[in-house]
Amino acid sequence: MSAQDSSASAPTPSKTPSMEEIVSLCRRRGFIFGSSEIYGGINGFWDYGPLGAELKRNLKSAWWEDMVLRELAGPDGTPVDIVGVDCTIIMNPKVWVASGHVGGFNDPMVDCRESKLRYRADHLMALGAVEPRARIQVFLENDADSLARAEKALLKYERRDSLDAVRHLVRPFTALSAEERAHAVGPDAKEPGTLTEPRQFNLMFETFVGAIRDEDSKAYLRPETAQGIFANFQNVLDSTRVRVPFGIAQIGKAFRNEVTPRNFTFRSREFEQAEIEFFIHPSSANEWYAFWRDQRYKWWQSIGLAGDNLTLREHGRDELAHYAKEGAGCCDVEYRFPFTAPGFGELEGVAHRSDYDLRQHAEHSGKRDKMKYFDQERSERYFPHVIEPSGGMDRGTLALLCEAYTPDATRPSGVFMKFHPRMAPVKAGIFPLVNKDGMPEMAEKLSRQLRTRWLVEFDPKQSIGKRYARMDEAGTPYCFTIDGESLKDQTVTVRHRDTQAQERIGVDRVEAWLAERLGA
RNA sequence: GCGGGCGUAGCUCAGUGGUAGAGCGUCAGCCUUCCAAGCUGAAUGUCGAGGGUUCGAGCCCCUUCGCCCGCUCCA
Repeated sequence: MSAQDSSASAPTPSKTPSMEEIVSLCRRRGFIFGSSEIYGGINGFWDYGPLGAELKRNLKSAWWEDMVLRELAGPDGTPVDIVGVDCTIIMNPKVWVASGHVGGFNDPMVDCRESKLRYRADHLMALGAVEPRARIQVFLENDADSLARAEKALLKYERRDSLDAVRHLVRPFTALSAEERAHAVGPDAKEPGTLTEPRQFNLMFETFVGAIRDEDSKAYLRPETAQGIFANFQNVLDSTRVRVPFGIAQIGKAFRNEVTPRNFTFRSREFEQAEIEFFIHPSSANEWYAFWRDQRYKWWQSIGLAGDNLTLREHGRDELAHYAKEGAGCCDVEYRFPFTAPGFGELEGVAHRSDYDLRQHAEHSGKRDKMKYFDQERSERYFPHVIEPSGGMDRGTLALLCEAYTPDATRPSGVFMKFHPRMAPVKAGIFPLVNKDGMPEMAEKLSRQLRTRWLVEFDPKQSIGKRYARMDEAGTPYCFTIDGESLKDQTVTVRHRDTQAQERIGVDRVEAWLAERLGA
């Protein structure tokens, strides 16, 4: 790449962009619209416009190319084997029983009428005697302060010497009867009986398969793409020549009936995941976990999230999912969005899922040990463990938009979108400097040539400055302009988005010049 | 669900009871041999919806819908 492409030479942003400005540009330029807007919209659903659709497509294509198609060197240098699948959104509902989503992917919530706070019912513990009308203090699990407050409060209602006896009378809040709840005092309340009964918030969307709408026909929209991969584990083994260690990749929509969608497309109810389930021998979990953690972090950097706004965070033991408690670990690749700053929001999780899912499906499907993998080299039959890098493509797209948004008071548009060239929706603008004297004809010819490979924009109208400004807001990295000289010597000027600098190259070199910079 | 905020042009917003506006964008024409996003002109609104008060409502009242923020959840 030439010096003009270097981000180091770009002007310093004049201020920190707000999310409102980014949302506004997304709408104005056609990156992202609210879904069903003409009917007032629908909370938690978003549409991609012409530029947004290209941006997201570039992100997904890059992922598929880099993970599935291109050679990737594993921890020991040998190529990593990954194949793709594309599974349905609606599956046999038993899948979600096996995965634990029907039983566990819903969180009963408890509201406190006094403190106005909301708690997850399964995070609340009750302290107090199992006696009718006994005072019960509710506290937060694994929270020493909350427990201490509960004990102190309970002392006022119990004889001092009985606290020791009461102390181990700790029960989950969900075990309390309605009558007991009436005597329970919330973690941040003073009056008893202000906690509501636990209410279910099932995060899975339900639907009905077939014309009859009854319990037997109930099905779910998948809350994660992973289960389609696990359910096809044997099919892939039987129909391809992959052997452990190998991965199965999938990009697809997933649905979660979030309690509160928030922050633009960050928490949407319908979203797209790019997941790899990478199957390994249990003894190599640490090595592969570290490999994928580092690999995925580097990948996000490679598509333009290279600065301080990207970080890698290892999870603490206490925040691990049920299936990952005993594993090699779990971490998130996180991005500092304007709405999370100075904190970060998750783009991708890399988790050691152990053999949890395969075991669950072996059990629930009745396939049992037949689902085990036979390892020729080891002469061993086992359930492979899984390392799962699972990224959000909508979140990734949003991160690309936030990272690209660069205010620049010195240029007419006032802002430009500094996308990595590989991600940029429009790769090049092709302009006749003036819309006459043979220039439009030459520009159009060049445009036709480039269009066979990339999305480029031919624009002969209005002043050249206006056209550059428009391309700045679309994030188009290069503009080729045909001027009077072009007709004489067959050269064109290249205008670089990030620096506004220009250089001159032969028109016959443009395609190769672009290919080199777009990595394609 | 609870609490708070907000709904006026594609975007950002002004308009506190008396004929719906501005800037930007979009489009057309002009100009233009590299930042001219300059010049001229044009299109664009059931003022979220319904009801009420009033001679008169974008503005006041009620209802409703939607969006945003917080609690909770999460790729």
